[in-house]
Amino acid sequence: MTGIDIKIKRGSGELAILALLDREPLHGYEISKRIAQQTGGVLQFNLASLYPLLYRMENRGWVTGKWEDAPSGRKRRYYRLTPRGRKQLAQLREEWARFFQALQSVGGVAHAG
Amino acid sequence: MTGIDIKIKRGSGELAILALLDREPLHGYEISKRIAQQTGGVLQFNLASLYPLLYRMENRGWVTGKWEDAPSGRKRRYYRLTPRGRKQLAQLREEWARFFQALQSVGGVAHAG
DNA sequence: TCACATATATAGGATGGCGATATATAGGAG
DNA sequence: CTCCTATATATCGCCATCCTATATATGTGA
Repeated sequence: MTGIDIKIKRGSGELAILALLDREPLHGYEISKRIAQQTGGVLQFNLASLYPLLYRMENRGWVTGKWEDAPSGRKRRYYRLTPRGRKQLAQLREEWARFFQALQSVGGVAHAG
Repeated sequence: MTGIDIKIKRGSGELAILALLDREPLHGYEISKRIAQQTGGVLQFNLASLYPLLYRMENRGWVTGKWEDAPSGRKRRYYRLTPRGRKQLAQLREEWARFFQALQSVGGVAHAG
């Protein structure tokens, strides 16, 4: 695969994270829990994959991480979406939609119902 | 990501190939052309990725490859779906549907329409 | 005969996912 | 008070995979 699919493999996790952060700032651990929760366990983030992914996204300017004191008293790194990240989110949504449409037309995936 | 997603990365190409071979036997080069054609270029197989993928699928017993003389006089390796491959196709379709649904619920991907 | 599409094949570098592990704190059970 | 578990971030190192580049060989049209 070329082009779009390179992004898609990475983009799967990126899309989920960006979409969550679009609603509210979250820290890494919470992100992984939300994703597992909201997908009924279908998507599960390995923490050893999640943190490097967050760093990459930060380096690209899609999110910003900031250490904050949580209500519990612990230090946690909260991530927020940047304008650039919001743009990226929209783009990823489009790419995924196109990708699934393509896969559906050639692979006959059952409709998402 | 764990579990299902490991398969999904590989499964993207596998699903497309199995679905094509479910209709009729094809050789590698033709497979790559069909996929690009039927998806309007959204999915494009790199041939250096396609052939190793076909060999893996053959090793797993999902397809069988057989050298045949094409009408053009060239030798081409035609791949056919096995019963095991047909089973795998059904399973991949289900997994992709679940995956898409999950990603949609957390990522808000536009509906494939 | 030259160029190009067809057709299969593999070497080699780069990337990335994940199991394993390390560190540190909060909260509940005993 | 101690042990265990959940929370929370971080990194190492193996391995699978993807892709660029390249090699080989044939059919076709200019």
